[in-house]
Amino acid sequence: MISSNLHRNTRQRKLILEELRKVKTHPTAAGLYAILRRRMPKISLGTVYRNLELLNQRGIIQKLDFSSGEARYDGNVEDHDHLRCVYCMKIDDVPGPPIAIKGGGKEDWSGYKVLGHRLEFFGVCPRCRRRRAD
Amino acid sequence: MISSNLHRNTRQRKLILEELRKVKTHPTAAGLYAILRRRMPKISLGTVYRNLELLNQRGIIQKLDFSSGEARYDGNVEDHDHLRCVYCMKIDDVPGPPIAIKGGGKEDWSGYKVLGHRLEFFGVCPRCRRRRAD
DNA sequence: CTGTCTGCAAATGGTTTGCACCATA
DNA sequence: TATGGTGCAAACCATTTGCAGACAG
Repeated sequence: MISSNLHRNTRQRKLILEELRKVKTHPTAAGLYAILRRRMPKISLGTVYRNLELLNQRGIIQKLDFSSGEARYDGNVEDHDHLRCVYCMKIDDVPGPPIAIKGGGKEDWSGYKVLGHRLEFFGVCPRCRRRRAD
Repeated sequence: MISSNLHRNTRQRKLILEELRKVKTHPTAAGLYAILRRRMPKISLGTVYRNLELLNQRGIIQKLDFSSGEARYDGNVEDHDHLRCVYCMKIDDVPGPPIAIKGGGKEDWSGYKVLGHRLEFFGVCPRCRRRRAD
């Protein structure tokens, strides 16, 4: 469902949100584009980027842009942490509730007004562990 | 000091490490390049990138590549957290010891072998707070 | 000497943008 | 029917890379 504060509810925008919510793979813009073209062959990559950006700014989806390379997008906006495989770059959700970071009771932030944090775990996914027999 | 496991100790490499350790601003590659050119006008940006990558891989410096945009580099490899200003993109160190993330006693990592994590705080720096009078 | 490194410039690749047409509200 | 959105392609910009000559060990 798209909230009413979106100016227009285009076919493209609805489809982008629908497909992003359907997958659990935290796709890149290009990856989602490939999926979308199966149902709407003429959709453009520019439109995908424009809508992902807009949906992200409205808090309807989540852009995962830590670490370099391609940004990834998550249709699940609930607070949860991510695990990235350092070999295949796959991103999975950390199961269970998010790790609480309350600043550890820290008072001194050098005058910053702290708005939030980003936490990402990295490691080796099951598939890459098996393949590398480590 | 450059450790001996570096294949060659070029003037460029020594200068890059020296200047990066001198500044406390977590510069981008282009920012560091501008500083370096004051002392070595013919140094190339490609050389800066190549050396920053090499020094990072050997753990001699730290590449801060969370969040999109330009990567930033830190000559201080001690474990410490960072604070990013969402307005001016400046990065500062979080004063004091790093926030401990032990996984919160979590056992279930979906089969991942967890190697580490990255934690970044974001907020508004003193200068931007003043300028925006928030 | 010799194999690594440099400067230069061109290539790369993800993302953004200008524009004319389209379609939603 | 007014405007925001779309498709297309070109532009952008941080980073990488190929190459011929330079230089550290």
